[in-house]
Amino acid sequence: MDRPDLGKLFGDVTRRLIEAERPLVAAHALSMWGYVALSELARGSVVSQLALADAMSYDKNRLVTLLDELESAGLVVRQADPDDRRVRIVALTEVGRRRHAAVRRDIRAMEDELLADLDERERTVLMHALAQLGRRHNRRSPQRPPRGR
Amino acid sequence: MDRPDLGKLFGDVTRRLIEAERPLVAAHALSMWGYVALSELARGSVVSQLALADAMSYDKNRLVTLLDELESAGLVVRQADPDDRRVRIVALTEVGRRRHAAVRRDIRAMEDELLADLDERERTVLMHALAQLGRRHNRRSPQRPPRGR
DNA sequence: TATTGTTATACTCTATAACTATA
DNA sequence: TATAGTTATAGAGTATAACAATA
Repeated sequence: MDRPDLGKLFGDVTRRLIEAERPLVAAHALSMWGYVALSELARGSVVSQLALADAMSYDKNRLVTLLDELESAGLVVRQADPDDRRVRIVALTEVGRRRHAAVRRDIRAMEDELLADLDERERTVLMHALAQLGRRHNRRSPQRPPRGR
Repeated sequence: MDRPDLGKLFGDVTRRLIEAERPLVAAHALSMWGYVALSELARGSVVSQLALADAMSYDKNRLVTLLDELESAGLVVRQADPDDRRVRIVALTEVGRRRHAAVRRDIRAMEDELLADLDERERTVLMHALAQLGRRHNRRSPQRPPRGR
């Protein structure tokens, strides 16, 4: 049979999500990438800038400017790692944490509206499938450096 | 509960698909957008350049250059529409049709490997959900011009 | 007056290389 | 010699405006 390319199917949904998120993120004075950075930091596992760049699939060079902006906006702080003074540990400020939570709340509301088109079972399966397909080190796709490095 | 943003979930999968497609498309001497254009044309519903740009969510100005390349590569042809001579009807050549089919075959193989991580039921639900969420004129998202116009 | 396709231009985003300071 | 972070530069990608031909 003749299904459309997965790339098109996923691309269409992703594009739609991004367009829906853009005004919400902007309303909180954040760029898209700024929100992505705050999200990664909010989940807590990230420490150094390099690890953050990797987690975001973002270029480490560009991350410098992005963090400059977030820092001067008082949303994150960079502190030297005492164990290795080359490393800069990035952390959310309290303001940053609240800002992220506020944006996320708005985004979640938008997503819930979108997902209302699916029934409960579909939502569950979708979430599982997404997590599965997005996994990096799948047995079928040997370590490939995520673009933007 | 605390699921990651849909934007991240979908974005991760989409990015992964694109990176997997890139070398396949390049192996057939096509750009990503070139393949997208051929795909839309292959599905047959598109006629004018403007309709093609819309179907691809691509800028009509940039489409000119893209079609120039595809045309000089002998993959598409532009003919004036006799009913409205402002309109240029875009069509695949036989070479273009075969080129698209060849690339699509490779992409399909890659996708099948990827989807092997899911069971049959999950695949079915996923496809349905993707089609549903990607639909443009959902009752909840009033006509918004897709970016790139 | 509006629309299709085109061209020209400015701008933003991204990739590459090279530098510094530490290790 | 290698790595984390930084800076500088060049290139690709994208958006905007304006134009000619046709309606």
